[in-house]
Amino acid sequence: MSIYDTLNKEQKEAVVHTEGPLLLLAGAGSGKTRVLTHRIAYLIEEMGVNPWNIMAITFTNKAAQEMRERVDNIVGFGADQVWVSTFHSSCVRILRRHIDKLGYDTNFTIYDTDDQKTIMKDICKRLMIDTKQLKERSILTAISGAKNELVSPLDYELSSMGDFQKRKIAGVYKEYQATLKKNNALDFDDLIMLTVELLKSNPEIRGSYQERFRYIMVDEYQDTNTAQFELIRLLADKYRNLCVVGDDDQSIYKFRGANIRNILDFEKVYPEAKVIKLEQNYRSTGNILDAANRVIAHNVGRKEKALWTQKEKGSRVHLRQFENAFEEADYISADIRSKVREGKCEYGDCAILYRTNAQSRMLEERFVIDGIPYQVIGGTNFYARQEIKDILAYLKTIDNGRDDVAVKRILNVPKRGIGAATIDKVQEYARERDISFFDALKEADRITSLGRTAAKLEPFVTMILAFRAKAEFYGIEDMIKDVVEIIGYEEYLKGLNEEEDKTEDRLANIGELYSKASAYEQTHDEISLSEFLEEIALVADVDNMENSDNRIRLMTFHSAKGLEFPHVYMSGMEDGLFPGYMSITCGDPTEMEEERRLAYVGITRAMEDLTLTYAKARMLRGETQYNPVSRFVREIPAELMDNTLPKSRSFEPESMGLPFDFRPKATLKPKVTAQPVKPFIAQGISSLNRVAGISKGFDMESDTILEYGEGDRVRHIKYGEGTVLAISREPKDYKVTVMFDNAGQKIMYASFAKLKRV
DNA sequence: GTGCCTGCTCACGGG
DNA sequence: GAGCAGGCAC
Repeated sequence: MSIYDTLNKEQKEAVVHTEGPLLLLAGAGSGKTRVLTHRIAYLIEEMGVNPWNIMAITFTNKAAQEMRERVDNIVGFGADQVWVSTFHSSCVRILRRHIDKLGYDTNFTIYDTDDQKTIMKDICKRLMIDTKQLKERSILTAISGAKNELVSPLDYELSSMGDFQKRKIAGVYKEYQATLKKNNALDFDDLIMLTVELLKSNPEIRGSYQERFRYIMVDEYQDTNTAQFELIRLLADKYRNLCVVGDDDQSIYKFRGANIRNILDFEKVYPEAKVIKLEQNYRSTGNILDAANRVIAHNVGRKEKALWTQKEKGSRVHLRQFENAFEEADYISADIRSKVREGKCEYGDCAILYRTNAQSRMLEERFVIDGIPYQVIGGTNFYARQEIKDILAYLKTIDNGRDDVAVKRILNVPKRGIGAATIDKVQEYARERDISFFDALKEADRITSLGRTAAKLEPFVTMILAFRAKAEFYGIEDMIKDVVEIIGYEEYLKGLNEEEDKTEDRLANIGELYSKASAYEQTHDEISLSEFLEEIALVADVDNMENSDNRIRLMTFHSAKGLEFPHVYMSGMEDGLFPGYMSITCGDPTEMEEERRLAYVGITRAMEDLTLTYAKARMLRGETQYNPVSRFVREIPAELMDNTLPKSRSFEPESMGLPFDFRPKATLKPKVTAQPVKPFIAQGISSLNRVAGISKGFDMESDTILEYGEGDRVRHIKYGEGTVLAISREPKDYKVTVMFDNAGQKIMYASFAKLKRV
């Protein structure tokens, strides 16, 4: 029996249809990843295709990793030669080799949303744009939109004739792009757009990649934007062996440029395309699948399909109403606990989904109090945290002095008495001479306007140059530790006078960064600072989700796409929250359809058990709102649910006489505030519980044993010798108080203080 | 140049 | 409710 015998008829058909374009419409849970991996195996083993000639593109690193593993498992020899990668990292790989053709340096840096905003502020100031009228954010959205549609600054300008607002944006776009280039930096959208530009303008390079990628597969095709589509089209143009897999019903990324037409019109672009539908769902029980089908049926303009399952009906969809979000969280926590107690499931089998990241907080607080292990996916990306960005800015400066944003970020962090005025003067000098900000700093003594302040800049420059010299022979983890040590970053953080919890969090994050660096070093044969920084820039939140540990997952509906869980809770099912207020009021029916697809994604994550919860009253942006139950809940037929909806629209705002509960806020949340939750919250909501902070080699589970005790003499790399006064066990680390002979008393964390007993 | 206070705006999703 | 720009005192 071959591995292909486990596939159903349609799956098999898709696997063996290797030549020419193929559109695989794969409904939720229909085994598309299996088809893709088996197809790769088939190409290599049955068709004799060189693995080198196969490319598989996904959206997240996690998906790429999973695909890689599964291919490795079923393909014997050569699987590692298959190019399995995300859109963004594929482009980075191509650009690192050829971007010099476009006038950039091959060691370019990648700007995240924060960096973009910094640059944009600067440009608006320079171009005297009134940001009250035209917000930075909306300019960036416009630029991103243009790039996703492959519209260059020049094209944008040409199309803006007669539109005052648009012309303004065109000017900013031009300047923005020039600034990025000057800084040798690319934003996320550039990665795709510039790769397309490169392939279009260089027939030779295009030809070589076309020749290499003879078989191309694209996952989550419904989420591609115009630029990504064009990229794929260019690469596949010669052999046209392009297999795209997607589900138009799961297209939920319009806001970042996804063009649903890419999948709906695939057959127009490739008239010879074969279309195969995968409609058998292997994931969910009957009632859940029915509910999903009934909800999505309210959308028009979709490719008709009907998911079916051989599984039994299973339990009905649970529907629960609550007075407010506290009770909602209460219930979810209690429900999961009782299921676990009864042996129906484990924590790791449960996921709680919500529309907005802010909703996680109440759930987190509940879990902390109840002592339940959980993990939040998403929210603020680990690498976007202030302390991490500070340290990374040092690394970027060491690696690529042309990144002005990074240099300016750290010039006065920790405080060196260098302020905005100085930065402006140096910037002006740099602009006059068309040199980088860092190069201008090097010549600080020649910037006459600076006067005495020039002397403050010199030690900074010297320090960076010294780091650069060390970078030659330092590992990455060592480099980071050295930077943190030399700039006195821990002391700086502690001196910020933030809440203690926050400081601890930040310190723990720094520790986590050490672990990430160390992990990078262990998984790569050749280590380079540039590559480390690049990998970091492309990390998404879901990438860090570990499947193995037994914790409840909390995430947005968006993050949940592609995942599955035996027990799923969809919380906050209220009109105004989900579907969001914007999609209800804006009057664009396609917005509502996108929300509905999101609901469909949510429902189809559930394997055996789905619970929908909603609250009559909910605090939103500091204001209590009374929203009706979500229309998506109403779209599920009553017989599929275990509870009936309220018949009247009794708690919709307009029909409400006196709201049922006008107790003051404080009494609305007695359970949480009345308990001594502080110490729990301190550790529970710390970033260590968030996905980015999954600690490896930095947690107490491994039970580090300190080589010193109270009263012992120890040595610290910077403070010299001292006596240990006290050691206290913290959730994440030991806190050690030491009286140093020369430096006085210090409180430090054992894992980074690296004290040695003497 | 720094730190603190205030008042304002912005509130969806993410590589 | 939170984060940030701007104003003010030191």
